[in-house]
Amino acid sequence: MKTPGDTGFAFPDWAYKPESSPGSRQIQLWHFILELLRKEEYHDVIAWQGDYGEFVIKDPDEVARLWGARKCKPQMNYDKLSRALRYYYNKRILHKTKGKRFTYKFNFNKLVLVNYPFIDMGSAGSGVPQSAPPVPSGVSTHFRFPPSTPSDVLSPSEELRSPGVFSAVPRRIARGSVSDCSDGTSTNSELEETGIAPGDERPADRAFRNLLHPRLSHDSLFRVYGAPPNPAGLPRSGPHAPPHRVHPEPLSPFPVSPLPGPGGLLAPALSPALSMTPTSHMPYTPSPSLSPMLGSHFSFNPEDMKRYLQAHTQSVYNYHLSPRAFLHYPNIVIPQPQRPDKGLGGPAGVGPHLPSHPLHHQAEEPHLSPFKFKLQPPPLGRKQREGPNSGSAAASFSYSGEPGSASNSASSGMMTNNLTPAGPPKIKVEPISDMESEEEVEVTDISEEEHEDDECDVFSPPHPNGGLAPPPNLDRMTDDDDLEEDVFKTPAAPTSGLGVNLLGLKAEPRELNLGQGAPISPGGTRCIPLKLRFKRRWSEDQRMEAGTEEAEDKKSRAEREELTQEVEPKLGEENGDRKSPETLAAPLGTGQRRVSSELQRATAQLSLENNVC
DNA sequence: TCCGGAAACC
DNA sequence: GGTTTCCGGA
Repeated sequence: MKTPGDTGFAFPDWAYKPESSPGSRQIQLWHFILELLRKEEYHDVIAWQGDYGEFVIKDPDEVARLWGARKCKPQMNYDKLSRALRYYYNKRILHKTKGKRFTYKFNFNKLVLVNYPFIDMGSAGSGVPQSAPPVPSGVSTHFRFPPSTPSDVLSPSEELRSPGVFSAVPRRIARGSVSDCSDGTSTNSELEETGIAPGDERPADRAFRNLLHPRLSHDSLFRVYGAPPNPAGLPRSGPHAPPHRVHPEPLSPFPVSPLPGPGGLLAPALSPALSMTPTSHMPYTPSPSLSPMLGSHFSFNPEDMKRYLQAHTQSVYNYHLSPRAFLHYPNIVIPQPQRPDKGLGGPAGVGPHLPSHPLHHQAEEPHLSPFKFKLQPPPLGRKQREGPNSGSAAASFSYSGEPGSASNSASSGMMTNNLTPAGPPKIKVEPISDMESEEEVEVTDISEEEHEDDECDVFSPPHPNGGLAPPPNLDRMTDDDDLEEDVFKTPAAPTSGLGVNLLGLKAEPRELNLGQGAPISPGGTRCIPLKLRFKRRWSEDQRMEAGTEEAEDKKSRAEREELTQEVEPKLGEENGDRKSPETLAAPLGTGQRRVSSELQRATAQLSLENNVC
């Protein structure tokens, strides 16, 4: 049986603490599960298994009994417990591993995000994620939290708003998870477990240590957090700590990448949850100007943060993370485009494309990076989802084969993305005027909304050719296939085409059937004229501002059609015969020719500049 | 075995 | 809000 370490999977200590349960003073089931999982004595009852974050309940009755004991619910049984677990489905904390009995899988990212303090922009007093999850080792290389003082460490995040969380208050936990209900809690603390008396540590050290998973090797820890702040306080690398699968990819949020690098293929057996390729560097970066947290609280290197965010964003996709995963980066903005000749990253869709400029540059040139993530709303409950295509909507978290599910297996999508001719769904990032609440963050699968632009490249999986993925069939999935399934089955990491994206130029193969008339990049990807893109951008903005997200979701298709109708004719006008670039300006009037000329020029320029699309 | 609605409970 | 309990359905 694998341990988290076996699978390269590890939750930080905080994840095991009932106190870290956001918004709840009582231990939550998933915490309890984690507790059991981390305790070797329960490995014959419940244990990590195979996939990243996946665990199997070997003895359902016993687990239920333990849970019942913990909650003083003698009548607890697996049926009830499993019901509770099922509630996590919608919360994206957990999902069922299809086909495997008693096997579930944690949504690592969800947990991570839930416990990320610095996402709480509104009240963030500190960006230091004392309760931060184990930042995937990949990120580690660049990203580290700078906890140095209690104030740095302590965060007003939701989880910290919970009493006792990571405070100097001794924590109750551990064995208490199976307490006899005498007091409903346990007196054993993690500190005690590790031989550290509660209160012995400086809060900062303790908090920092809490970030670390006990099974993380020092190496991993260093990679993740830079350097051991308190070696003495480092979690043990127990005898059961198997070698970590550490992804070599510096920016990968996960230790292992199931995805092929620019040239390799990975065994499908690898967890889809595991990270990304070096090619996928999210060109996102927090905007200091927009992020109170970053601007006033976050003190660490913005570059690191940016990388971290990139990696994390990738993880969101690669780990099928809930769209809400982005919620914690409400003000993320796409970094302004970089000159292709900056030497960072290879051709579009291939090499890493790390921003080479400091974060503040964006503040200086806000006009270039006004885009924010806009995540799609979380999937509706089954009830709401149920519709003509409900069948395919059920696969949200299914990594394993989900027969008949059009949107099935995000994982397989991810893993086979580079292998399959079918273009993976793209995820669009919509610019929104204001991000006040996480609910406003939305990532929409482009497969549903073909009209979007700016962001496409960001999420567009690299095409094997080095370009963007080929245009998927327009007869793509229906709206009912929406939500995270679509969104997160986008396997591939975002390409390095950020610069292009930011310029508003990107491959939008499916859009308007533009492909045939649009310039074709060396990679074979067609581009949409900048002007057109702007127009569509504008149209989209207008549309977005008009109604609520929900309303939009419902009307998305109709609107798309509408939008298409609106734009397409213009395309016809501007581009003339869209089927042939050569004929772009031919039959047009003066003004139209000018437009076409501009479009061509812009396209050509962009094509040359970015050599992407 | 799993799912998710519904209602109740704390 | 997070279960707990019950239950019908797949």
